[in-house]
Amino acid sequence: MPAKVSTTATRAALLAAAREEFAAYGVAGARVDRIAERAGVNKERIYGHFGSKEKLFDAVITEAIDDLTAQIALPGSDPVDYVAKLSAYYQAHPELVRLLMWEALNYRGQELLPGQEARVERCARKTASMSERPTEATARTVFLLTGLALFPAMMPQLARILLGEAAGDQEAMREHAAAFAAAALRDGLPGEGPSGG
Amino acid sequence: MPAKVSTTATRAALLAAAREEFAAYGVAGARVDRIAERAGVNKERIYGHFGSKEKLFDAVITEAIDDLTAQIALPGSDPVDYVAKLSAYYQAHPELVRLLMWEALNYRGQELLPGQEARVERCARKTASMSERPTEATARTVFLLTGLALFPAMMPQLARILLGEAAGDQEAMREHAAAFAAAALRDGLPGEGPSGG
DNA sequence: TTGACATCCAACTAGTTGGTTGGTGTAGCG
DNA sequence: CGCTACACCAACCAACTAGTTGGATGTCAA
Repeated sequence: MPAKVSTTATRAALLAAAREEFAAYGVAGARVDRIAERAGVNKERIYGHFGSKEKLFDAVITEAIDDLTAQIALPGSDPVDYVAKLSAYYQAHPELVRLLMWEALNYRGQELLPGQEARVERCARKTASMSERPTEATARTVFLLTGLALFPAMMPQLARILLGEAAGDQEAMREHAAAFAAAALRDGLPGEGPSGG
Repeated sequence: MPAKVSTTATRAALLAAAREEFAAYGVAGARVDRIAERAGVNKERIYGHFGSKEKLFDAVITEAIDDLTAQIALPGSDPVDYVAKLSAYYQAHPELVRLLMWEALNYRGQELLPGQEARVERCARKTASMSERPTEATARTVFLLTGLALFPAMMPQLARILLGEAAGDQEAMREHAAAFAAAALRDGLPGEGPSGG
């Protein structure tokens, strides 16, 4: 240990607390005091480690997305499995869904966060593996498949309206999403096969 | 007209300004001063008319959703057309998408807004018209179709990552979503036909 | 015109918020 | 052992926020 008590532990505690707080309240709604308290750390440490509330948010979402991409690969040869796995991941990590939404709401039209460019390349490579000739249509399909997995987790209140009590059965929703994807891809990717539009 | 200068006009201006403000910054990020200024009205009027910032938000989103449901019916006999029309509507009204997202983020697990129950009934009726025997599976399909239309508008930054420059072509995305829906429903609704899951 | 009433607003306030600062305690090092 | 460097924190602050108030203004009824 150098001349510090527990730098990395403090940082990690801050990140974990911030993830909860940001997921719950968003950037504007999050309170730095609350984050510090939850982490059992002084507020000033946030600024020492991250600089500002918004930079802390960037760190949080970057970490969360990295956690996801480390565990879920983009659709390779089995797009339906991709939808199923991704749905399950989002169901298991609702905070990530909320973080993604808040990020989408915040960075409108602006550039991506640094480090997302690396993700872009990884995506491109993976999308390529799904089809021999990776077309724009293939990428769009991947995008929609992701939506199939994400959407139920994003809009629970709409699910409630449309499904009523059945909205609670998230596993059924996941299976339905996978079945929907399977049906759509039955005769090949839209835009590629003879059925394409 | 009673002894008022322009009650309805003030109220409408407030609602319009609030819609922009809330769409842009969310409930926590929105500033009541900014709303009042944008409406060309005094801040106090917000409290006179609506009571609080959050109630104003409720009024805004209720109005926005009513605008939508007045123009777009749930899928009747033509689900693909539903996806196409809904996609177009969201593209034309990006503020509504953002409002829906912020609402989803705010009311987590809580009850729906008053007035949404009426919408529930309307939904149930419409869903029924899509299938002779409205099942839970049908409702889930309607939900996913809505997601197909909404998702591209919700996650432009993800589209950017997956599609690159092509993300800008929203009309192509809409067509692709409709084609995807058509492919999925080609042999009947998932959960109903022989292909069901 | 006058009274009654509702709309409207400038100025104010009480409470929070993100961010800072001055100082303490500990670990390495000569 | 004293010195330096860094992690750490209680207390603080300037700026800003949602919400309020007291009075000016305009409209209707008589």
